[in-house]
Amino acid sequence: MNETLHYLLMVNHLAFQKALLMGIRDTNLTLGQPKILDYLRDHDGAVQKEIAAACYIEPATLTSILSGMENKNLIVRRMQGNNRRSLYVYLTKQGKELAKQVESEFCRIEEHALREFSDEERALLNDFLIRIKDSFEKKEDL
Amino acid sequence: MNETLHYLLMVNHLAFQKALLMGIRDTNLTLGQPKILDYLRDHDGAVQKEIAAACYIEPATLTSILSGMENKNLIVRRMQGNNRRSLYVYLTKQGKELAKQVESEFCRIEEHALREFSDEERALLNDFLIRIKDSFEKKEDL
DNA sequence: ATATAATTGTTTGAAAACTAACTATTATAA
DNA sequence: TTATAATAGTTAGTTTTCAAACAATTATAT
Repeated sequence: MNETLHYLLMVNHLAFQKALLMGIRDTNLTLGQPKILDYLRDHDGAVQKEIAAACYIEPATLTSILSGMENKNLIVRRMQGNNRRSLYVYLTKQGKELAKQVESEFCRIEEHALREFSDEERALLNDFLIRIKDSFEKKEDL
Repeated sequence: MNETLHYLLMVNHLAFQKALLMGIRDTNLTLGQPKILDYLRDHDGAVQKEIAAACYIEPATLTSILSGMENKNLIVRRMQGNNRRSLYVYLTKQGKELAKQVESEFCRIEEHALREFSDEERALLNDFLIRIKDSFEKKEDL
């Protein structure tokens, strides 16, 4: 059981997340916020539905995380164009600064985790993880 | 960002977990319970501290999950021997049945996720993930 | 032997996560 | 055109999660 795929994925994901939260404790970001910042850094102006899907959380969960972030002035939600159903989410100046800090911490931890991997091994690992991800996405028989 | 290690670990972990919950919906198990059952299946009689560490959750979190499981008669907590500080956790008969069901669902999903991996690739993937896990555990510089 | 430390689990209060039910908007079909 | 579907986000209620503070027990040190 300590060597099953699901266990190793869980352990590594949670260890990664824990390390991140340690590394950005000074920012006062709460549990759910860093991943949103990280996503918005590359997708500023995304719609909530898209953010929720990319971060693998439910829209209802995102609603509450974004409310917290809006109160801290990290993001703004705007209606836009003739679409009065979707809300477009933008980083504020403060949000962008924190997003940068989060990213650099993500990089630092990632480098630490992979420091003994060769370039070839890194590429292979990446390929493996993407193949697993793909297998979950086409879920005919799942 | 869609190909960083942390993102791929997160995505795969959450996709795995989501697939599991789909597969065992009929059991009425809540979010936090399957992993505890899965652990106890191999470690019946474990102490709470040990369970929390293995499942990568805080003792306080475990307290609340176990209370729910105790109410459903899936586990019992017992003091034992001359140690009046620790609580030993045992699966009930019902708990054991559900644990079995959870395990077989875990296996099914795992096989699905890895169905296009050769034996050699599986071994390599396992090795990679264990090395990453180890790198988090020795956190001199982290 | 007594005081101090460390260990184990719980409580409290907050954020995050889910599902199900809801409102409002937009698209499709009859 | 009007009725029905689907879409986007929110609310309500429960569980999960964490951190910090707590009680009880056990170990260590003086």
